[in-house]
Amino acid sequence: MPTEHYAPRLVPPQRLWRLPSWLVNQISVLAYRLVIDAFSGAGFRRDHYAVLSGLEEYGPISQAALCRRLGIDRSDMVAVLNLLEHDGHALRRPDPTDQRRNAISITAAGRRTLRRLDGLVARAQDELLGPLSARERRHLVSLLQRLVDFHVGTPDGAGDSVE
Amino acid sequence: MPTEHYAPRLVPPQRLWRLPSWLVNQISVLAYRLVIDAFSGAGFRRDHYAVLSGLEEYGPISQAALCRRLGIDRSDMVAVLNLLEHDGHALRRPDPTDQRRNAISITAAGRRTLRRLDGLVARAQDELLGPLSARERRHLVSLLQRLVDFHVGTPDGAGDSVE
DNA sequence: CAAATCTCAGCGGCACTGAAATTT
DNA sequence: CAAATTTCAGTGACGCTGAGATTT
Repeated sequence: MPTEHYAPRLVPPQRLWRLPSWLVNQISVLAYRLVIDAFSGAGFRRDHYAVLSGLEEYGPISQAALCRRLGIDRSDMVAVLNLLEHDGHALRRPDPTDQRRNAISITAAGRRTLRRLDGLVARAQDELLGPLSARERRHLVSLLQRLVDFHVGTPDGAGDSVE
Repeated sequence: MPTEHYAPRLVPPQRLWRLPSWLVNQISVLAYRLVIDAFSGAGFRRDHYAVLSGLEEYGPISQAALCRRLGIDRSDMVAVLNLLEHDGHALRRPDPTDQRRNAISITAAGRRTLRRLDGLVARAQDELLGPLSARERRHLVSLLQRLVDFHVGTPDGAGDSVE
């Protein structure tokens, strides 16, 4: 027999409520759910979108270079590209200038898919940022960018023809 | 034969760089690494810290209520409490007023551990927020809190003696 | 009976490690 | 030879689902 019939407003512990890492993780899970839901109908995942984005922007590029730019592990990249290649969204060819590398490129079908996913992503962002004004959204994005920029830093110099 | 010997500044794709959900996820991973590293030496995980925080703040409480406040799944909570109970950091007793529930409470050892973890967490936050001023940190936290608050909303009324 | 609670088994996405094979 | 690239096998934390047993 509940003693509270009115919405009790479930408050998280003060310790966590003040904790940037906890807050960021909560939002990350929320964003994860929104984007996953948006993509699931189309049969894609977040890494697929990230990789297609990278391929369109950078043109032919090696897997390792893509990994560095996207912050995706080399091992996961293999699996993602297997799928994208199998579905005809990406192309994997040996790099003529360096036999160790693959030259990955996006296909026309990949570009079409990317555009479709763009719309789904945009709607998810809007849901995520719900209560924030346009100005606050810009501010938030800018703060997050500074943090990412600071931490990613300059991991390594590794540039080449397919870089 | 690399053509760039100077730090190339690895830029993520514009699409992702402007995307709040992507940025948040990147920071979340950074925070994850920092906190995991901080805790690993002590043999704890993030949920352990969250649960101990909740137990100290709310006193004896049921598992389901704790789950609601912390945003942890009921299934994971079982496993975490098994560990905490085994290590003497938490106590699991049947709730006399409702036989379905467990009344979970923190022990003296749990409080000591919590204090120790507080210090580790604080250092990790500082590393995470590195480049931001105190004012910017407050602003960021406030924006994140608004988002969490908005999305968690008021999931359910479920209050009782152990709530 | 419906609803809530606790527990267990299991799944899928995700970040990551280690090692092998090849090439530079 | 050291270093980089691709690939594969496997690990662990994490968020979540479904179902069963019990109690309200």
